[in-house]
Amino acid sequence: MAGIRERARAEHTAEIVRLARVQVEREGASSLSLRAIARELGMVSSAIYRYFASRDELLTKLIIDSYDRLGEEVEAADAGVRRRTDFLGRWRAMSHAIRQWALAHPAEYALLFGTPVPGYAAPQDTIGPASRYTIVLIRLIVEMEGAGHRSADKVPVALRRDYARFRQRFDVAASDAMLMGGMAAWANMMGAINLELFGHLYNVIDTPGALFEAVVAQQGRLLVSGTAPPPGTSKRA
Amino acid sequence: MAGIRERARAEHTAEIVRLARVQVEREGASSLSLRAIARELGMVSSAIYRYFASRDELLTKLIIDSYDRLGEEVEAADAGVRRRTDFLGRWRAMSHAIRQWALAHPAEYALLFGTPVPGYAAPQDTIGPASRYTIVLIRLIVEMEGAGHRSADKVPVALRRDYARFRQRFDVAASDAMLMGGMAAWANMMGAINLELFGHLYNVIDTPGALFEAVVAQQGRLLVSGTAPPPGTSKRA
DNA sequence: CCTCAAACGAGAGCAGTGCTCTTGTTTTTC
DNA sequence: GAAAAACAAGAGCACTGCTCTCGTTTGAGG
Repeated sequence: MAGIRERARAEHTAEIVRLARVQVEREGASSLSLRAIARELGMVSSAIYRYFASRDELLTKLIIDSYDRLGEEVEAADAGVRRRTDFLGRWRAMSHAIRQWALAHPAEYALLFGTPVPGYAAPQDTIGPASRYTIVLIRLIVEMEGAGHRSADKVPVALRRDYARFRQRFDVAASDAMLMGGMAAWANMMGAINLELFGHLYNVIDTPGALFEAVVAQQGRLLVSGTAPPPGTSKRA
Repeated sequence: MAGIRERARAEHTAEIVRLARVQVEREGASSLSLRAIARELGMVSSAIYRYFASRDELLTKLIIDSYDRLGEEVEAADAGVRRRTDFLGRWRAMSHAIRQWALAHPAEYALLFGTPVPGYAAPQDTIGPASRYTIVLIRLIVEMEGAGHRSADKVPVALRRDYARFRQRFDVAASDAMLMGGMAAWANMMGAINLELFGHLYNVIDTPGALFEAVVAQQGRLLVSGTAPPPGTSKRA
């Protein structure tokens, strides 16, 4: 009952995670130190291992949380667009939500989308949260096509199998062409954010926000560039 | 003369760099260990500091070398296209050269385009090599426009200053629209590679090469989508 | 209520890291 | 040939992740 110990455990765990995130945000994931956390907590370093089996496990927890927060942001951004048929508006809102979150939490963004440490295989528990923000994007793509929009992207034959599996896994009925357009848009947007966040626009583009906006607009246009015969939709590129 | 010592120094330096690269390629930059290098070299760890003032300095050297190798690959790929007016072919060749190099040297790619450690400002000596591969891309853009091609990309006003400075710095006369298209193409291509290399397509896209090809083709088309009347060059949208 | 096992925190310790400083030797320079 | 610079070795400092042991605290079952 109540569980004096249970409560203490929950609190300590939360506190460790909180301090870890602060540390990551401040000095980067590479210099996250369990000992430093223990010190700040007034614990001895070995005590931390009662809560996390290893540094990697703590990092995994941080990754999961970050994916969740990002997903939340993107969902909120999408939900914030009143006219649900304003697909370009929704696309812009989501994209900017991702970028804004990245700018606000660069180290967490790097944790998710930066260098993976060789050999580190993302545990199963990360893939759920990891797909959360993408699901919002997928839903948009599907609704766009449902409304008659269609990407004009050409689909390489080699990708048909991937897209077929994709439809099955996410239980959506988007055409290959639309999925193609979505992947391209996704890659392009993430690419722009990466370049900015990882410093490759430094001293080249002073207004990365404008570049991002242009890139997002370009992909948005492409997503609705195909023949858009309103209601009845069929498959096929 | 000849410099017994000078020679030894050059050899030792080269050997350190070589071992460092092997280590980075094998276990990732984060676990690059000066002591391990010293051990393999039969030296004591402090001796390494005669050659590199710090671990960071050694890493910087690796970064510079990697940028140089990447630049070399891209230059060779471009030069390998016989018909110099086959702009789309050249674009494809360069893009694939970058991806192939990344796939062949994932850890080095991560070193260049992955998470930067917070606070680490790239030293001046890196910016030269870092721009080497981009210069090939820029040259292509300029030649394309010279041949009458033009990107249809819209240019946000905020970017005009950046592009003006860009023209000055690289001494090129490309239009804003064309630079815009080039930036978008660059971001898109790098984004696709990042997603693939950093594991975000895992279990989603089994044939990332095909996705990459599609993305590159899309951007290639956009680069020549504007009014393209002048001389003998054809090419459809 | 009382016992016993599980959970816990402290502490010591191991193996590893980057980096500094001193000491004696070797090479280069004047 | 002497002074100066370059060098390798070694000891040492402060830090890391992680393990193991040893008392203490807590909670659950008899």
